[in-house]
Formats: sequence, C-alpha cells, structure tokens
Amino acid sequence: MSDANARLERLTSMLKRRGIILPAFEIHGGVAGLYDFGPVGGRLRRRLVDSWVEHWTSQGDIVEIDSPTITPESVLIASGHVGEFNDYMSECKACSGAFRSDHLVAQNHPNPDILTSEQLDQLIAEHAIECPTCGSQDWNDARPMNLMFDTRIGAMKGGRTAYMRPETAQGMFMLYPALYRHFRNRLPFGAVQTGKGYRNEISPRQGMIRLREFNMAELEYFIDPAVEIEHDFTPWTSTLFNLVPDPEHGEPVQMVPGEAAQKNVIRHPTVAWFMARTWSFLVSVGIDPEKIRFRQHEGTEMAHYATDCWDAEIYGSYGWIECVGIAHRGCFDLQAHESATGDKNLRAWRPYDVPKSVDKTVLSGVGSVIGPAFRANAGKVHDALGKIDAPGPSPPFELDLDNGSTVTIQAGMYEEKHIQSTEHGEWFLPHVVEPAFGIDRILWHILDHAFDESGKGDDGAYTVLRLRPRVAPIDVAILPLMEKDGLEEMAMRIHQKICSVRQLISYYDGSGSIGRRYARADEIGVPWAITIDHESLESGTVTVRRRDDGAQIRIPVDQLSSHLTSEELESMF
RNA sequence: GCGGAUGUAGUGAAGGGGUUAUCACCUGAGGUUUCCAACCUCAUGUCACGGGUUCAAAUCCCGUCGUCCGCACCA
Repeated sequence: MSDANARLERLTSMLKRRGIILPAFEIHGGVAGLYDFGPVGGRLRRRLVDSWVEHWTSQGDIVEIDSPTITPESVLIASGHVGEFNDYMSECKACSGAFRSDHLVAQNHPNPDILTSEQLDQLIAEHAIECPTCGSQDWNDARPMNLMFDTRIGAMKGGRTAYMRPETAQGMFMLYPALYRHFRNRLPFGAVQTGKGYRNEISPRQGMIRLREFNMAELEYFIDPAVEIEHDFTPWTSTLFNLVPDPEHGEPVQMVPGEAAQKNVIRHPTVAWFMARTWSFLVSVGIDPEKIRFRQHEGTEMAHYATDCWDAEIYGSYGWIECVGIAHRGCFDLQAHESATGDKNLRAWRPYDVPKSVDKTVLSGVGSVIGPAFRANAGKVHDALGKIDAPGPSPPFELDLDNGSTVTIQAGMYEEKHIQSTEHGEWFLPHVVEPAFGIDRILWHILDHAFDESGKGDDGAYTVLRLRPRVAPIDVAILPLMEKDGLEEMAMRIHQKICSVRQLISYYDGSGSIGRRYARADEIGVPWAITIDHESLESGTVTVRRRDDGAQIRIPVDQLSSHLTSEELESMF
C-alpha cells in the first residue's frame, strides 16, 4: 500500500473515532454514499456553511433563500433534468463501453428519445448495431440511468410525481420574481441557498467525494447581458491562478484573474470575478492555495444548461477533485421555466437610454359597424385592421384574420387612427452566473489539508488538525491541570461561561494527563486550550496554549471570551 | 451492473471445528502527577445477517446484505 493510501486510512479512521465523519446507518449495515457528521463534524460543517453564506451575503447584493428539496416533476422537466437524467444506456459485452441507447439507434428511428428499453433493445438487435469502440454487436439490455430519487407528493394513486432535487439552483429560479421585487427591479443581484441535494449514484466511491445525499451551496447571480459590469479585481492583482483552459482554447497558464478576463482566457468577466471570489473563500476556510486550480469544461462535458463553465478543483488524497463549478448558464433556466409555464414574471426591465417614440397612423375599425357585420369575429377584425398602416388598400379589400378566415372590408368600416406612444424600455431574460459548491468535497479537503502528522519529537505519530479558527468545530478546550483543589470547579465555570457566549463552543476535559488532553484537542483541531492551575485560583489568570506550536501566554480569565470572539488572541503571542 | 477481495471491540490488527476469542491504541473509574499522548490498578465493549453440516460453528458450506478495489458510470 502506498504512503498516500496509508495516510488516507489513518485520516479516515481518525475522523470516525473522533466523531467527525462516520458511515451512516452503520448498525443496520451501512449504505454506501451516505455519511453522518458526528458531534465534531456537525459543527465543522455548520461553520463552513455559515462562512460560505457570510462570504457572499457580505457583498451586499446577494440574499439567502431556502426552498424545498421535494420538487414536482414539471419543474425538473422544464429545467432539463428529467430528460437528461432519464436516458437509457447500453453496455457492450465485449469491451464494456457504455453508450446512450437512443444515440445508437439514431439512424434507425425518427425519434428514439421516446422508446422504451425493450424497443431500444429490439432496434439494436434488428439493425445489428455495432459498438462504436470495438465493433462488437453483443449488447447488454438497455437500462435507465436516472440519477434522481423519485417520490410522490400525496398518498395513494392520485399522488403527483416528484423528485428529490438534484441541485438547489431551481429554487432560486422559482423565486426569481420575489428576488426581482426585493431588489427593487434592479440588476444585478443574486441569491444563495445551502442544503441537501440528491443523486442516486450507481456506485458511490471515494468516501466523501461521491455521495448520494450531499450538501450543496449554490449562488445564482442574475445579470443584464447587455451591461458590462466593472468588476474590481484589485484584491487579486498579485495572486496567480492556475488556469487549465479547454485544450481547444489553450495551454494551462498561471495568470491573475483580471488579466485572464481581459485576455479572454476566461470568456466572461463576471465568471472571472466569481472565480476570484471563490478562490478567496476556499483559502479563507483553510484550503491550501497551492492545491487549487481552475479547469475549463470542454464542449462535450458541459452540462446541458451551461455556456461556459470553469471548475475549481482541489488536490487531495483522491487527486484533483472538482469542488466548485462556476457556470455561465445564459438565460437557459429562466427561459425554460417561462416557456413551460407561460409566466410573465421571469424577466427584467431594461430602460432605454433614450425612449423610443412610436408615431404612426393605422387603421381602426368602427365598432358600431364591425360589430353587427362580423359578430363573433369582430374582435379579430379589429386586431387585423390595427396592423395595417394607413392609408391601407382601397376598399373594398380582403382581410386575413389570424384564425385563418378571410373577410371583406367595406368603406366605412374603419377610419384612420393616429397612434403616438413612447417605449421607455424592454423586458428581457436575465443571464445567470452560477457558482455551485460541493460542501462535502470542500470539507473533505479542508480536513485533508489540515491533517498534519509531522509530529513532534522522534517518533512522529502526533496528529494535529490545523483548521482555521473560523471553521474549527470547537473554539477552545478548558482543562484543569488536575481535578482537585477547586481547579475543576473553576474550569467548569469557565466552560459554561464560554459556551453561553453566542458563537462560541468550548469543551471541558479533565481526564488523563495534561499532555494527553492537549493531544486530544489537537487531533480535532481545537485552536486554543485554556489551562487552569493553582495560580488561576489566586490571580484569576489562565494559560492559553496555541495549538499550532504549543506556545503559551497568560491572560486574565475575564478577558477570555472577548478575545475569542474578536479573534485577537493570535496577535497576543 | 460485471469481475476480484473482504466483513473479528470505538480504531487498527492477530487467530481459528472445542466450551473463558487475543493484542495494541482508544474510552471510562480510581491512584499518581504543578503543563504537552508518562505510569500503576481495574473496567466497558467484538466474530455482519440468515440457513446448512456437526455432539459442538466465530471458524467449514450455501445464501443475503454491506464494504473495498478494478471496469463502467459520474450536472
């Protein structure tokens, strides 16, 4: 076994032993692709998600929403997920190549998309379809590849088909009208949502990398495609990003994001800007900047909705893993929902710089004549006349109505009407830039990058989880030097006081030698350990030990929670 | 879904047709200890599930389930 695999096993078993990440439902045998966050991991995840939400909402034009995970089928039909996820696959028995069954029979059927698996198998057999890879004609039966968990809304047969959402994004699109009102009809604006997404993976592998139920965090940023946003790239003027463009577009380069946008390596400046903001987030929660790269999707691998997509990949025990997808989705989703529902509220209003005035003369039916003459068709006649610029053909003339019939218009049935109006703008479909984060994958890499076994002394074998304080599950360990002479009472009081402070969590540990307790705290990444000794009883001061180097200072106990809250302990060493 | 491997305490491992299943770490209690996994004593906790063979199954056989690895799949 390689060293890397051995390290991975030690990390995994530590995560399980210390209650960070554990296989779910284990007493019932476990289920691949489902994990629990334990007493330590649960808080780590919460801190990570909170950091993420704060990172985006601090921008000022982004709000948080939350929508159901159960999603009616029609939503996912409109979004394309049902079509995309419902394909049948055929596998070649000879070379194990897997192909979409409908593509295999595309030449043999006008609309293979609608065929059942039996029909597909029959067509493949009839036409002796060859495997595109190896030429064999021996196929396994077509099987559906729907990766969504289905369910029903409502009991019994009357229930409506629904799916567990495969992404959170649709919730933001459903709420577009509410967001548009909230932001007083002004683009750009965005919404974030964090929560669970579901994919019924055929065979989940690689631990936290491919899950059946996973934590997502997605941002939809709505922009006017006609307006070039001036993004401020100055925070990253000396930060070189590792960029791996689509091979058709160029070689991997290191470049600051502003330049990459300017030189069109990244095609859209807003995409570049979100890539930069994403980089900053990842680094702020403890991802090693050396292990981040951005890779552009190739045309063939692009999701069905995306027009340009860059993945943030993080390097860890499983190699380079896609952890964030930043996609320019164009107007795909809003348009899809608009045409599926006919809803008129999925657009934004763009005022013209100079209002367009309309000044024309058209024909206008005379109601008192047309009404009796055409009765039920009168309305259509009015509409058709209104489209004819004055003076129009000389009467009598034939007029085509939009219901296909033709009527004869006599003089006196209409008059000329002068129309003068001003158009101040137009309705358009906003475009969307979507950064979508796989929280579990990021969390995994935080742990992976923080897991330090370099040890101290000769024997090595000392584990420290070097988590950033902002994501550390526990802020501080409270350790009485010994559990006697009143040290334990004082320690317990401090512990309870810290825990009562908003956003702070401590834990009390009085068992084992002081060194063992430091080691336990280090292993789950507690950044600070407070030790209460006899001097504490007399002077009201305690020692603060820094996880990363064991250095200690002594501070008054009543300053503890304020120092922890303000994160200024670091500067006191 | 296919092929291979595998399932023994919280973790990691050893063992194996025989009645009390072993070891280390971990965890807990007590002792000791005035700051970095010290030490001593004690304790909790385990053979995935179901069936078969057998006087006796954790061990052998069959099945199921789970897990791991490879193939394939993977917005």
